[in-house]
Amino acid sequence: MAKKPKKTRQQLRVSRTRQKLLDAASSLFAEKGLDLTTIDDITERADVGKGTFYYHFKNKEGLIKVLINNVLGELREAINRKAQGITDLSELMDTLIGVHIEFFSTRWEDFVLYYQGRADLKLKEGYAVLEEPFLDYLQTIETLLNSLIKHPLPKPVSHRIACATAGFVSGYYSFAVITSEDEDVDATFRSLRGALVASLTRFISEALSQNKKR
Amino acid sequence: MAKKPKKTRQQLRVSRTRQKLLDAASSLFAEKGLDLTTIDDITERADVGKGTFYYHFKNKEGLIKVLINNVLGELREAINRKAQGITDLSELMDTLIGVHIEFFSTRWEDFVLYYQGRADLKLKEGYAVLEEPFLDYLQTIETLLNSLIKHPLPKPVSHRIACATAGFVSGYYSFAVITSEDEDVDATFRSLRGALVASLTRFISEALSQNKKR
DNA sequence: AAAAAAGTTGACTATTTAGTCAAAATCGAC
DNA sequence: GTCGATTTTGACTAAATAGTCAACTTTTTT
Repeated sequence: MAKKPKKTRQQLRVSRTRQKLLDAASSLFAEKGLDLTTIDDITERADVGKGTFYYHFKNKEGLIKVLINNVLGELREAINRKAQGITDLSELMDTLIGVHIEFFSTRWEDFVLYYQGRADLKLKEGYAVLEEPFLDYLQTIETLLNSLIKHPLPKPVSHRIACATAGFVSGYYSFAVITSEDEDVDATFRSLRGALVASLTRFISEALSQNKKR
Repeated sequence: MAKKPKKTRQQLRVSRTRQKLLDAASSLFAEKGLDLTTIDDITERADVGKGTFYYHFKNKEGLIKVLINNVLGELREAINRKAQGITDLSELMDTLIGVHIEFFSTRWEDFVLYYQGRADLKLKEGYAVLEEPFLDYLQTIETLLNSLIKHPLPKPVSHRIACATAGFVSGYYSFAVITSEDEDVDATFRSLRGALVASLTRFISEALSQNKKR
């Protein structure tokens, strides 16, 4: 399952260079945002020549695609791993929220990407490349949800619940982060978490009963 | 209370030009984001000469400051107006959420500004000009909250509740918008609203009882 | 160890952009 | 109408940026 380590010395050098570029870009995005970060910024911080960037990526959007796929891929993996075997709706909601918090709590740069990606998604002229991985990510949540429900929810409903879950988490988390200097954001969130789970569960139950009636 | 209408023809022309610039910028921001919108874009859409922009505003950040102050000023006003005379905590929460939804439901461009502003706020090199109005806006919510509580909440707690309220709304709203083409976003939100209000109220009650114990 | 292949470099070009400014247009006062 | 003040204009400059490419370095192959 794990990736094979690169064999030759050259392949090792290549992946090191590539990773330097990805890391540099990631930290710059967290500082200046996706749009204001230039290729020169990235190559300078990565300490490589400018041409090297274009050897590894087609352009900035190409690099962003790799980053966002990495982040959301790992997030989906974490979600699926932690949610395995869960049969209770409340428990699933709690797990989903927990995974998000846990995942992003040690990965500030990735959260910026996640958040900014979502912001860009709503623009007419955004990075087209961001849309697909985000929809896949939402689909992961929807699939989990439907897996433990007898009468499957109509697509729009499960979609909305996935949105609400993700929006919930990122909305609060982003706001909490900017407004509190001290480190007890997680502690605060924990006490809100129970309430969140109850809300989402109730929302789904309502959707379910409405679904049965029809 | 309302602004006096401009008297002379010249003053009228000036404010018309200024408004054309603000409108053009606002619509462009909603399409391309704050960063990727150029001064040339703005003056072209506003159909004025480039120099005119610099006659009215110091630079792009100056214009953004005006826009964000207008939006958040109106939002604060709406919040204060609708929340006047409310004495019940649940009712206040419901009203707060309602005001946000109502306010942004007809003002997509303003929501983009609100959302993107928040995104920018988290960057090291963001628009400094956005921070103050956002903190004022949060303060409005905090003040309302404290006004109907006997033992005032500790500042960090009320701050967090304000964050949770705003984050809640904008997080879900933004996600809902990008993922549902049909127009029943509001309808969906209405059914979630009761659950949200209950969560927030419960969260505050818990904070209150913990506050009393100390 | 020589040749070929893969990877790296930074100077260079072509575009784009922010901001300036002298001239032109509009306006109010008389 | 005319004069002075205010507002508007768009060509212009200086700086920044994306993307290219021929030369160079490192690695692999023979």
